[in-house]
Amino acid sequence: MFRGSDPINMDTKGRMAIPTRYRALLTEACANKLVITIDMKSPCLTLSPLPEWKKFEEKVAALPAMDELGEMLSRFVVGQAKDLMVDSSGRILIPPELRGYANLDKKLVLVGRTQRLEIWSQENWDRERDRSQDTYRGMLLDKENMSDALKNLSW
Amino acid sequence: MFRGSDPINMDTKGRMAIPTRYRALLTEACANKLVITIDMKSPCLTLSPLPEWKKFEEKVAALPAMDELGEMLSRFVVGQAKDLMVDSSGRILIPPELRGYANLDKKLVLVGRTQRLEIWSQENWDRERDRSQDTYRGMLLDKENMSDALKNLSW
DNA sequence: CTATTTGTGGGTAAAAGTGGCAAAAAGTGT
DNA sequence: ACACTTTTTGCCACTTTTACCCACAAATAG
Repeated sequence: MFRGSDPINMDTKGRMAIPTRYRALLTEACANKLVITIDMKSPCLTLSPLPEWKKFEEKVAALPAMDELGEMLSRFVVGQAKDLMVDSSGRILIPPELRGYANLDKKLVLVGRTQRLEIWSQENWDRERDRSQDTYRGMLLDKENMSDALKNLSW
Repeated sequence: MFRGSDPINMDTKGRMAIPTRYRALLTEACANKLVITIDMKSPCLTLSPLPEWKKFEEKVAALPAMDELGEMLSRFVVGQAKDLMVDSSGRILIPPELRGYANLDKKLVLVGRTQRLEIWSQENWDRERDRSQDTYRGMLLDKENMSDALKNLSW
Protein backbone atom coordinates (compact mmCIF):
# COMPACT_ATOMS: atom_id res chain seq x y z
CA MET A 1 0.00 0.00 0.00
CA PHE A 2 2.19 2.87 1.22
CA ARG A 3 5.94 2.82 0.88
CA GLY A 4 8.82 5.20 0.42
CA SER A 5 9.39 8.74 1.56
CA ASP A 6 8.59 12.01 -0.17
CA PRO A 7 9.87 15.46 0.69
CA ILE A 8 6.88 17.84 0.60
CA ASN A 9 6.49 21.54 1.33
CA MET A 10 3.74 22.60 3.67
CA ASP A 11 2.21 25.84 2.38
CA THR A 12 1.63 28.92 4.51
CA LYS A 13 -1.88 27.73 5.36
CA GLY A 14 -0.55 24.46 6.74
CA ARG A 15 -1.64 22.40 3.78
CA MET A 16 0.31 19.51 2.35
CA ALA A 17 -0.06 17.86 -1.06
CA ILE A 18 -0.47 14.08 -1.12
CA PRO A 19 1.84 12.49 -3.72
CA THR A 20 -0.07 11.64 -6.88
CA ARG A 21 0.73 7.95 -6.73
CA TYR A 22 -1.44 7.70 -3.59
CA ARG A 23 -4.43 9.70 -4.82
CA ALA A 24 -6.38 6.99 -6.59
CA LEU A 25 -5.54 4.55 -3.80
CA LEU A 26 -6.98 6.87 -1.17
CA THR A 27 -10.12 7.55 -3.11
CA GLU A 28 -11.02 3.90 -3.31
CA ALA A 29 -9.62 2.73 0.01
CA CYS A 30 -11.39 5.29 2.17
CA ALA A 31 -13.22 7.80 -0.03
CA ASN A 32 -10.47 10.29 0.91
CA LYS A 33 -11.38 10.09 4.60
CA LEU A 34 -8.27 10.02 6.78
CA VAL A 35 -7.43 10.27 10.45
CA ILE A 36 -4.38 12.09 11.72
CA THR A 37 -2.89 11.90 15.20
CA ILE A 38 0.35 11.85 17.13
CA ASP A 39 2.77 8.91 17.24
CA MET A 40 3.40 8.35 20.94
CA LYS A 41 6.81 6.77 20.43
CA SER A 42 8.33 9.22 18.00
CA PRO A 43 8.16 12.93 17.24
CA CYS A 44 5.96 12.55 14.19
CA LEU A 45 2.32 12.34 13.16
CA THR A 46 0.55 9.33 11.71
CA LEU A 47 -2.00 9.47 8.95
CA SER A 48 -4.32 6.51 8.34
CA PRO A 49 -7.18 5.69 6.02
CA LEU A 50 -10.34 5.74 8.12
CA PRO A 51 -11.00 1.96 7.98
CA GLU A 52 -7.46 1.20 9.16
CA TRP A 53 -7.81 3.69 11.97
CA LYS A 54 -11.05 2.16 13.14
CA LYS A 55 -9.39 -1.22 13.59
CA PHE A 56 -6.78 0.36 15.81
CA GLU A 57 -9.32 2.32 17.78
CA GLU A 58 -11.35 -0.78 18.51
CA LYS A 59 -8.30 -2.69 19.69
CA VAL A 60 -7.39 0.11 22.07
CA ALA A 61 -10.95 0.37 23.35
CA ALA A 62 -10.88 -3.35 24.11
CA LEU A 63 -7.90 -3.06 26.46
CA PRO A 64 -8.66 -3.56 30.17
CA ALA A 65 -9.56 -0.27 31.87
CA MET A 66 -6.82 -0.85 34.43
CA ASP A 67 -4.12 -1.09 31.82
CA GLU A 68 -2.47 2.19 32.65
CA LEU A 69 -0.39 2.34 29.52
CA GLY A 70 -3.38 1.52 27.37
CA GLU A 71 -5.33 4.25 29.11
CA MET A 72 -2.58 6.66 28.24
CA LEU A 73 -2.60 5.54 24.64
CA SER A 74 -6.30 6.09 24.41
CA ARG A 75 -6.21 9.49 26.05
CA PHE A 76 -3.42 11.03 24.05
CA VAL A 77 -3.48 9.17 20.76
CA VAL A 78 -7.19 8.65 20.25
CA GLY A 79 -7.85 11.83 22.17
CA GLN A 80 -5.88 13.95 19.78
CA ALA A 81 -6.96 12.27 16.58
CA LYS A 82 -8.69 14.31 13.97
CA ASP A 83 -10.73 13.39 10.91
CA LEU A 84 -9.74 15.04 7.70
CA MET A 85 -10.34 14.81 4.01
CA VAL A 86 -8.22 15.17 0.94
CA ASP A 87 -9.39 18.36 -0.79
CA SER A 88 -10.16 18.77 -4.47
CA SER A 89 -6.53 19.57 -5.23
CA GLY A 90 -5.24 16.47 -3.45
CA ARG A 91 -4.12 18.30 -0.32
CA ILE A 92 -4.80 17.88 3.38
CA LEU A 93 -4.82 20.54 6.07
CA ILE A 94 -2.65 19.56 9.00
CA PRO A 95 -4.40 20.64 12.23
CA PRO A 96 -2.50 23.52 13.86
CA GLU A 97 -2.66 21.89 17.30
CA LEU A 98 -0.73 18.86 16.07
CA ARG A 99 1.99 20.73 14.21
CA GLY A 100 3.93 21.57 17.33
CA TYR A 101 4.16 17.97 18.53
CA ALA A 102 6.12 16.95 15.45
CA ASN A 103 7.93 20.28 15.06
CA LEU A 104 6.48 20.78 11.63
CA ASP A 105 7.44 23.83 9.68
CA LYS A 106 7.86 24.23 5.95
CA LYS A 107 9.84 21.15 4.98
CA LEU A 108 8.09 17.85 5.64
CA VAL A 109 8.76 14.22 4.83
CA LEU A 110 5.90 11.81 4.21
CA VAL A 111 6.91 8.24 5.03
CA GLY A 112 5.02 5.16 3.80
CA ARG A 113 4.54 2.48 6.46
CA THR A 114 2.45 -0.08 4.54
CA GLN A 115 -0.96 0.45 6.15
CA ARG A 116 -0.38 4.03 7.17
CA LEU A 117 1.73 7.12 6.62
CA GLU A 118 3.97 9.14 8.89
CA ILE A 119 4.51 12.89 8.70
CA TRP A 120 7.88 14.17 9.87
CA SER A 121 9.61 17.50 9.84
CA GLN A 122 12.69 17.29 7.67
CA GLU A 123 14.95 17.92 10.67
CA ASN A 124 13.38 15.29 12.92
CA TRP A 125 13.43 12.74 10.13
CA ASP A 126 17.07 13.32 9.25
CA ARG A 127 18.12 13.22 12.86
CA GLU A 128 16.17 10.07 13.67
CA ARG A 129 17.39 8.30 10.55
CA ASP A 130 21.03 9.05 11.15
CA ARG A 131 20.83 8.17 14.80
CA SER A 132 19.11 4.88 14.09
CA GLN A 133 21.56 3.77 11.51
CA ASP A 134 24.31 3.70 14.05
CA THR A 135 22.26 2.29 16.90
CA TYR A 136 20.41 -0.42 15.09
CA ARG A 137 23.03 -1.80 12.81
CA GLY A 138 24.70 -3.23 15.88
CA MET A 139 21.43 -4.55 17.25
CA LEU A 140 20.60 -6.32 14.01
CA LEU A 141 23.84 -8.23 14.23
CA ASP A 142 23.19 -9.24 17.81
CA LYS A 143 20.87 -12.23 17.84
CA GLU A 144 20.57 -12.31 21.64
CA ASN A 145 18.27 -9.34 21.97
CA MET A 146 16.21 -10.03 18.94
CA SER A 147 12.57 -11.09 19.08
CA ASP A 148 11.71 -14.48 17.63
CA ALA A 149 9.34 -12.87 15.17
CA LEU A 150 12.17 -10.83 13.77
CA LYS A 151 14.70 -13.66 13.86
CA ASN A 152 12.44 -15.78 11.70
CA LEU A 153 12.03 -13.07 9.15
CA SER A 154 14.07 -14.49 6.33
CA TRP A 155 15.52 -11.77 4.23
CA MET B 1 17.73 -16.41 -10.34
CA PHE B 2 20.35 -13.68 -9.75
CA ARG B 3 24.01 -14.51 -9.35
CA GLY B 4 27.40 -13.00 -9.95
CA SER B 5 28.65 -9.45 -9.81
CA ASP B 6 28.85 -6.88 -12.56
CA PRO B 7 30.75 -3.62 -12.61
CA ILE B 8 28.40 -0.96 -14.01
CA ASN B 9 28.71 2.78 -14.58
CA MET B 10 26.02 5.07 -13.25
CA ASP B 11 25.45 7.95 -15.70
CA THR B 12 25.21 11.63 -14.78
CA LYS B 13 21.46 11.40 -14.26
CA GLY B 14 21.87 8.55 -11.80
CA ARG B 15 20.77 5.82 -14.15
CA MET B 16 22.20 2.34 -14.23
CA ALA B 17 21.93 -0.29 -16.97
CA ILE B 18 20.69 -3.74 -15.95
CA PRO B 19 22.91 -6.52 -17.37
CA THR B 20 21.35 -8.04 -20.47
CA ARG B 21 21.17 -11.53 -19.04
CA TYR B 22 18.62 -10.32 -16.48
CA ARG B 23 16.37 -8.40 -18.86
CA ALA B 24 14.07 -11.18 -20.04
CA LEU B 25 13.93 -12.58 -16.53
CA LEU B 26 12.75 -9.29 -15.09
CA THR B 27 10.16 -8.78 -17.75
CA GLU B 28 8.45 -12.05 -16.99
CA ALA B 29 9.06 -12.20 -13.24
CA CYS B 30 7.67 -8.79 -12.41
CA ALA B 31 6.79 -6.91 -15.60
CA ASN B 32 9.91 -4.81 -14.95
CA LYS B 33 8.51 -3.55 -11.66
CA LEU B 34 11.19 -3.41 -8.98
CA VAL B 35 11.57 -2.02 -5.48
CA ILE B 36 14.79 -0.46 -4.27
CA THR B 37 15.70 0.33 -0.67
CA ILE B 38 18.52 0.46 1.82
CA ASP B 39 20.13 -2.59 3.38
CA MET B 40 20.12 -1.89 7.11
CA LYS B 41 23.06 -4.14 7.82
CA SER B 42 25.46 -2.98 5.13
CA PRO B 43 26.22 0.20 3.22
CA CYS B 44 24.48 -0.91 0.04
CA LEU B 45 21.07 -0.87 -1.60
CA THR B 46 18.87 -3.86 -2.37
CA LEU B 47 16.83 -4.26 -5.50
CA SER B 48 13.96 -6.77 -5.60
CA PRO B 49 11.31 -7.81 -8.06
CA LEU B 50 7.99 -6.45 -6.79
CA PRO B 51 6.43 -9.83 -5.87
CA GLU B 52 9.47 -10.74 -3.76
CA TRP B 53 9.36 -7.39 -2.04
CA LYS B 54 5.70 -7.70 -1.17
CA LYS B 55 6.33 -10.94 0.71
CA PHE B 56 8.88 -9.14 2.84
CA GLU B 57 6.68 -6.10 3.38
CA GLU B 58 3.81 -8.22 4.59
CA LYS B 59 5.99 -10.06 7.07
CA VAL B 60 7.29 -6.80 8.48
CA ALA B 61 3.81 -5.30 8.71
CA ALA B 62 2.72 -8.32 10.75
CA LEU B 63 5.34 -7.75 13.47
CA PRO B 64 4.00 -6.52 16.82
CA ALA B 65 3.91 -2.72 17.04
CA MET B 66 5.94 -2.87 20.23
CA ASP B 67 8.84 -4.75 18.62
CA GLU B 68 11.23 -1.85 18.60
CA LEU B 69 13.66 -3.33 16.16
CA GLY B 70 10.90 -4.40 13.82
CA GLU B 71 9.44 -0.93 14.00
CA MET B 72 12.76 0.50 13.03
CA LEU B 73 13.07 -1.92 10.15
CA SER B 74 9.69 -0.93 8.87
CA ARG B 75 10.31 2.76 9.27
CA PHE B 76 13.66 2.93 7.58
CA VAL B 77 13.61 0.03 5.16
CA VAL B 78 9.99 0.14 4.02
CA GLY B 79 9.94 3.88 4.60
CA GLN B 80 12.80 4.48 2.24
CA ALA B 81 11.75 1.96 -0.40
CA LYS B 82 10.90 3.18 -3.83
CA ASP B 83 9.06 1.59 -6.72
CA LEU B 84 10.83 1.79 -10.01
CA MET B 85 10.64 0.39 -13.50
CA VAL B 86 13.19 -0.68 -16.03
CA ASP B 87 13.05 1.89 -18.85
CA SER B 88 12.93 1.15 -22.56
CA SER B 89 16.73 1.01 -22.72
CA GLY B 90 16.98 -1.49 -19.88
CA ARG B 91 17.99 1.04 -17.23
CA ILE B 92 16.76 2.02 -13.80
CA LEU B 93 16.99 5.42 -12.14
CA ILE B 94 18.50 5.17 -8.68
CA PRO B 95 16.62 7.62 -6.41
CA PRO B 96 18.87 10.53 -5.41
CA GLU B 97 17.97 10.26 -1.74
CA LEU B 98 19.26 6.69 -1.57
CA ARG B 99 22.57 7.31 -3.31
CA GLY B 100 24.16 8.87 -0.27
CA TYR B 101 23.41 5.93 1.98
CA ALA B 102 25.47 3.56 -0.14
CA ASN B 103 28.03 6.20 -1.17
CA LEU B 104 27.23 5.68 -4.82
CA ASP B 105 29.12 7.63 -7.39
CA LYS B 106 30.11 6.60 -10.89
CA LYS B 107 31.45 3.10 -10.41
CA LEU B 108 28.93 0.57 -9.09
CA VAL B 109 28.87 -3.16 -8.56
CA LEU B 110 25.66 -5.11 -8.98
CA VAL B 111 25.70 -8.28 -6.90
CA GLY B 112 23.32 -11.21 -7.47
CA ARG B 113 21.84 -12.66 -4.27
CA THR B 114 19.46 -15.28 -5.68
CA GLN B 115 16.07 -13.62 -5.07
CA ARG B 116 17.38 -10.09 -5.11
CA LEU B 117 20.23 -7.85 -6.17
CA GLU B 118 22.55 -5.62 -4.22
CA ILE B 119 23.95 -2.32 -5.46
CA TRP B 120 27.32 -1.29 -4.07
CA SER B 121 29.72 1.49 -4.78
CA GLN B 122 32.96 0.05 -6.08
CA GLU B 123 34.84 1.34 -3.02
CA ASN B 124 32.41 -0.02 -0.44
CA TRP B 125 32.32 -3.36 -2.21
CA ASP B 126 36.07 -3.72 -2.38
CA ARG B 127 36.53 -2.67 1.22
CA GLU B 128 33.76 -4.89 2.56
CA ARG B 129 34.94 -7.87 0.54
CA ASP B 130 38.51 -7.59 1.74
CA ARG B 131 37.54 -6.98 5.33
CA SER B 132 35.09 -9.88 5.38
CA GLN B 133 37.53 -12.34 3.94
CA ASP B 134 39.82 -11.80 6.86
CA THR B 135 37.12 -11.68 9.50
CA TYR B 136 34.99 -14.59 8.42
CA ARG B 137 37.56 -17.12 7.35
CA GLY B 138 38.41 -17.67 10.98
CA MET B 139 34.79 -17.85 11.97
CA LEU B 140 33.99 -20.45 9.34
CA LEU B 141 36.64 -22.74 10.83
CA ASP B 142 35.23 -22.29 14.33
CA LYS B 143 32.28 -24.64 14.82
CA GLU B 144 31.46 -23.27 18.28
CA ASN B 145 29.93 -20.01 17.20
CA MET B 146 28.19 -21.32 14.13
CA SER B 147 24.40 -21.61 13.84
CA ASP B 148 22.98 -25.10 13.49
CA ALA B 149 21.50 -24.27 10.14
CA LEU B 150 24.91 -23.35 8.83
CA LYS B 151 26.62 -26.36 10.42
CA ASN B 152 24.21 -28.66 8.62
CA LEU B 153 24.59 -27.00 5.28
CA SER B 154 25.62 -29.76 2.90
CA TRP B 155 28.01 -28.70 0.19
C1' DC C 1 35.65 -5.68 -41.58
C1' DT C 2 31.00 -5.24 -41.15
C1' DA C 3 26.67 -5.84 -38.83
C1' DT C 4 24.14 -6.27 -34.81
C1' DT C 5 23.64 -5.70 -30.12
C1' DT C 6 24.57 -3.26 -25.89
C1' DG C 7 25.77 0.97 -23.39
C1' DT C 8 25.55 6.08 -22.93
C1' DG C 9 24.14 10.67 -23.33
C1' DG C 10 21.07 14.36 -23.96
C1' DG C 11 16.90 16.93 -25.47
C1' DT C 12 11.96 17.50 -25.14
C1' DA C 13 7.33 16.99 -23.65
C1' DA C 14 4.32 15.94 -20.03
C1' DA C 15 3.13 15.80 -15.31
C1' DA C 16 3.51 16.89 -10.61
C1' DG C 17 4.29 20.20 -6.89
C1' DT C 18 4.01 24.90 -5.08
C1' DG C 19 2.49 29.28 -4.14
C1' DG C 20 -0.61 32.97 -4.77
C1' DC C 21 -5.13 34.87 -5.41
C1' DA C 22 -9.92 35.32 -5.07
C1' DA C 23 -14.35 33.84 -3.59
C1' DA C 24 -16.98 31.93 -0.07
C1' DA C 25 -17.93 30.96 4.58
C1' DA C 26 -17.70 31.68 9.27
C1' DG C 27 -17.26 34.57 13.09
C1' DT C 28 -17.67 39.05 15.60
C1' DG C 29 -19.28 43.34 17.02
C1' DT C 30 -22.27 47.21 16.74
C1' DA D 1 -30.01 41.83 11.87
C1' DC D 2 -26.57 43.75 9.10
C1' DA D 3 -22.02 44.95 7.96
C1' DC D 4 -17.28 44.20 8.47
C1' DT D 5 -13.31 41.29 9.51
C1' DT D 6 -10.96 37.06 9.43
C1' DT D 7 -10.33 32.51 8.18
C1' DT D 8 -10.91 28.82 5.10
C1' DT D 9 -11.25 26.55 0.73
C1' DG D 10 -11.08 26.06 -4.03
C1' DC D 11 -8.93 27.31 -8.27
C1' DC D 12 -5.39 28.57 -11.46
C1' DA D 13 -0.84 29.47 -13.27
C1' DC D 14 4.00 29.02 -12.94
C1' DT D 15 8.12 26.39 -12.14
C1' DT D 16 10.58 22.39 -11.52
C1' DT D 17 11.21 17.68 -12.00
C1' DT D 18 10.67 13.34 -14.13
C1' DA D 19 10.22 10.14 -17.72
C1' DC D 20 10.22 9.07 -22.37
C1' DC D 21 12.37 8.88 -26.68
C1' DC D 22 15.87 9.12 -30.07
C1' DA D 23 20.51 9.28 -31.70
C1' DC D 24 25.21 8.16 -31.28
C1' DA D 25 29.24 5.44 -29.50
C1' DA D 26 31.35 1.27 -28.14
C1' DA D 27 31.89 -3.42 -28.04
C1' DT D 28 31.20 -8.04 -29.62
C1' DA D 29 30.15 -11.54 -32.79
C1' DG D 30 29.84 -13.33 -37.34
